[in-house]
Amino acid sequence: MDWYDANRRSLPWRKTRDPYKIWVSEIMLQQTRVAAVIEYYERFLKTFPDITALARADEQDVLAQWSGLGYYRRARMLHAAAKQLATQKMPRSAAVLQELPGIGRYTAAAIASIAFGEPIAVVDGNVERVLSRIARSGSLDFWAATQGLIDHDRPGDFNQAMMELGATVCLPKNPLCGRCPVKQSCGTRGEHKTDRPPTRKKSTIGYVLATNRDSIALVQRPANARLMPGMWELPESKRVLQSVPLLSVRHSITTTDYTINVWRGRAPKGSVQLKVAQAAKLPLTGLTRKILRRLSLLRD
DNA sequence: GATACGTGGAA
DNA sequence: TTTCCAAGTAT
Repeated sequence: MDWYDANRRSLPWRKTRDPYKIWVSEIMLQQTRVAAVIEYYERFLKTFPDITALARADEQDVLAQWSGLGYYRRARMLHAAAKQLATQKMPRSAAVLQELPGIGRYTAAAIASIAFGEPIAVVDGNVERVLSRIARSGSLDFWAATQGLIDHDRPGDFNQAMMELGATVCLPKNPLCGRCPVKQSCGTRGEHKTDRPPTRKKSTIGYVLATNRDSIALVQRPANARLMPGMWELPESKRVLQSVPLLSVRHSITTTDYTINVWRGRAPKGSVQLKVAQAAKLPLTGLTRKILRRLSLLRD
């Protein structure tokens, strides 16, 4: 705790104890880097400052705020949970929080401890790595272990301290053991073996850029699409339209590394012609946002 | 218990 | 250029 008090990073969600804001931060931080979250966090809360504002928003507008952050199911579930809570108060215990969509064991414990002071420990990737190294054990009940260590006076800070240690010192690859406050207790001095992530498939796809003055043709992904349902993107092109693409970019989406060629062409059937300024307000996929940015059709 | 879900940036 | 992710959850 002393180490945390002296070394904690200043982060936007550490300036508040508003349960809603803590909740939003925890959802955004799931499998997502702090650096990527900060900007989205600030903008999201400006647009949806409280649960009521989020609950009455259209899903498309919620997704638009999330556009580019990834794992869009998180935004849908956050929105769904906000609607559920519109008529009741925010649950104050991890057990009840976990009943809400998008809130699992980790997030429930994080919100309950940080916002409400419940003495319940979290286990995330950081905590697992820290405990694994200290214990030099592959078979450890992380939840029981960290629950046994928790600071009952400051459970939220304790949880954040464990994660902060993993995120800034007990790094996956080159841990900074010299800076570690518990190196005397550590059984491994930072050794750690991780499973190699599965090799990703490679695929090449084409998109059509059909612009007309200040408008552009986009399509909305089907509501039942497995990947990014309801989000907007450029129309796909089934074949090569010119000898050289207007733009070629690489982009990875979960399990596939894509090479994307963008061809200038006519708006296909089923596409919608939209002013670029309007398109910018839609929930575009990250890839589409990237392409339009590269082509200077969007700012950022 | 696997697997799918997105993305941009560091190494 | 390629690898490896990052404060998990739902199915």
